[in-house]
Amino acid sequence: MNKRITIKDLARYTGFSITTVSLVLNGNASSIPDSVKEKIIQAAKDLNYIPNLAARSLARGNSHTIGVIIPDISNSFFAELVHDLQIELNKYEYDIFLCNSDEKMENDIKYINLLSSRAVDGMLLVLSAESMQPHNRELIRATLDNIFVPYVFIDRYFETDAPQVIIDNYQGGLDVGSILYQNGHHNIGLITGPISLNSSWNRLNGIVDYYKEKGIEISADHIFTGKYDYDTGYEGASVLLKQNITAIFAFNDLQAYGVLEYCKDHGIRVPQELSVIGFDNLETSNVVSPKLSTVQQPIDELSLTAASTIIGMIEGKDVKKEVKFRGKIILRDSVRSLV
Amino acid sequence: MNKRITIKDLARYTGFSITTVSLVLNGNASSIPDSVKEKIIQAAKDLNYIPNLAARSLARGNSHTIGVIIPDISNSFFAELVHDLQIELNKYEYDIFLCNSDEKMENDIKYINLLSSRAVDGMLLVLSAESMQPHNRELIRATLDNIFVPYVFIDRYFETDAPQVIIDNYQGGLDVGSILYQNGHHNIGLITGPISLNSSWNRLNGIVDYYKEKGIEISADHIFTGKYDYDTGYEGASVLLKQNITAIFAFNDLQAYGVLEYCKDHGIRVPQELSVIGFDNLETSNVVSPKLSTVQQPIDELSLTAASTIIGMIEGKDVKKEVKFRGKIILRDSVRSLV
DNA sequence: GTAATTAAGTAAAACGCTTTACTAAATGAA
DNA sequence: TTCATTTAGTAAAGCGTTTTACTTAATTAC
Repeated sequence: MNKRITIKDLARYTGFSITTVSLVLNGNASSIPDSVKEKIIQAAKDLNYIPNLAARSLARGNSHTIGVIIPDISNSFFAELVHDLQIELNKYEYDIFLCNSDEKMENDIKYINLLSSRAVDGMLLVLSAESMQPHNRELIRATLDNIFVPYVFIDRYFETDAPQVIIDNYQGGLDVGSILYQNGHHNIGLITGPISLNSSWNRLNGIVDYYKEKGIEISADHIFTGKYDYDTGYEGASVLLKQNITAIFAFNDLQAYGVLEYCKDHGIRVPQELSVIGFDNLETSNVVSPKLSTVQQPIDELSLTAASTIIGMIEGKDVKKEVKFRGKIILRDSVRSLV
Repeated sequence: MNKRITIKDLARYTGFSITTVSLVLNGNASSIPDSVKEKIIQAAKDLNYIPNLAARSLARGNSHTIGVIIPDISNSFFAELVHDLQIELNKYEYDIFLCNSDEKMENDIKYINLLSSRAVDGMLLVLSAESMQPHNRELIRATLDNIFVPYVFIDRYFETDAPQVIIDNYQGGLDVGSILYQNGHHNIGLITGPISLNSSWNRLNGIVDYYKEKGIEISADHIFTGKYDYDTGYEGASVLLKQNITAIFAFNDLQAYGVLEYCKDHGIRVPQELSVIGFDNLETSNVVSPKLSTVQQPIDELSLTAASTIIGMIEGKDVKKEVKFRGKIILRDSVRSLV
């Protein structure tokens, strides 16, 4: 079986030194005549030379790789995010090393260290809900303090000195409030995500504040704390529908699907008897029945900004400490007007 | 700013040699007394030592990393697959380097080389439809011939000497045929995926053969060639519904969603006027309306087998050249019986 | 008491690449 | 002709780790 071709083989084959070969292949060969360059480049092609990136990384002290930690790749919001991030980072000639924490703090820590071990040049972080709980934050911060690599938080806010590229969730809460209120829904139920997540907390405050300003207090028994997944959506519906409400705001689409399902199972017609609005605008939200009204997160803008921010940091530029995007309300069929 | 701690720092700090430190940290320190071991391990903790994996990879000639190439991470089938693969490979202490080809052959080639460059210990491949087209196969094979790393194909068959871990798509076609036929659907339409994909080709042959055996020829104008995406599902429905059919078999769920959408837009009731069956059993197929009947691919078994196969190859064991799994028919509400 | 064995630890090469500082020859300037 | 400059290239150190072969000191065997 053949072995892999190294720069040494190329040197031997062409008769030039290792230095010359390296210089030519990296394009820094100002003092090497074209005839030599051509020979070396041709040889590299002929022998199918593929550089060893570990060696390069060791020699150069960088890896042209960005580590990305997300909570759950099977959640299509994150899948989409990763997809877009890859496209953006590729433009800067960076690759992604992807890690999936499965919403476990233990994995967040493991992967932060792993990425550091792999000498990634930067990290993009969407930490697990667990990691964001007040009593865990210090541990995460300590872990981060030990890695000498720049990082940026995306989508989920985590208080540190590092930059944050996020959605303005408070505004999102206000916006949903405005839609629901103006359609005459004065008694509403909320299915939040984990309250340790800034996104959840801010959406909650947004909508509560909106109603408060209209003179309506949303009481605690109209609020169900979910986990941003299908099952807690279903469960939330079962709990909230014991109250006298005309609409449910699920803090993400997955939970909204759970609500729709509960309604189907119990003969409650949406939107005739209950209006439902979600958050995220997953691709399939256009296909569920009824089509789900929701808030679209500008994943493309998030990705674009996150990519340019981390690259900026790597290149030693000054970057914005916080960039917020406003979600866009998408009205479909799951909310009806009572007025 | 602090620099990263290396094994050298640890040696200086503890007063032992680099060799000793390395030996202790790797657990091969048979001749080192426990007192020394403890000191070194404590020092590593105190100084927060994180090994440089590029250096290790260079020295050891491996990376404990498996490269995974998939066509589209935003397709939830692949997202799920990646998720499960990660869990399985972690059990063997391997990490994943994930690449997303976006269904482009150009990217398949680029990433195969990139992964080789990164000295992954093995690759798991789901190549793009483009790469599988007859006139492109040689190019892919040539690329693969140049990397000295074992690889395994998952989910999409590609003819080489390498092992394949796939779904028995022919059987899947037969199974769907049997369901549809036995429910009295004698005039059916098919929305396939790209015919260059073995999955598509075999599902097609399976169902065609089933009907043929029952004495029914599925004619060409009852077959629409899609691209395994939502849009071609929608388009396929618009074309096929000009024929006199009572059921559509969409070769994946995404396309089935497109069909459902078309029906909604045109007032065609499913399943009363048209039965629809998909393939994949995406998580959301339980939420669309009506709930979609489909064929579940055993992603967990695929992942398990793919992981053990590639690890087996890395360890120099003999592995099975082909493992096929049978999909499981999931009957929900989108198919009705005419008998 | 001496040779053989074991314990405790280390020096140094190697992995493949980059990069700095250098040399030697050729060319140009005066 | 002589010195300065440019051209064409190379030697060698270094990146952080692993690992083999080795040394020295302590212990055991007889």
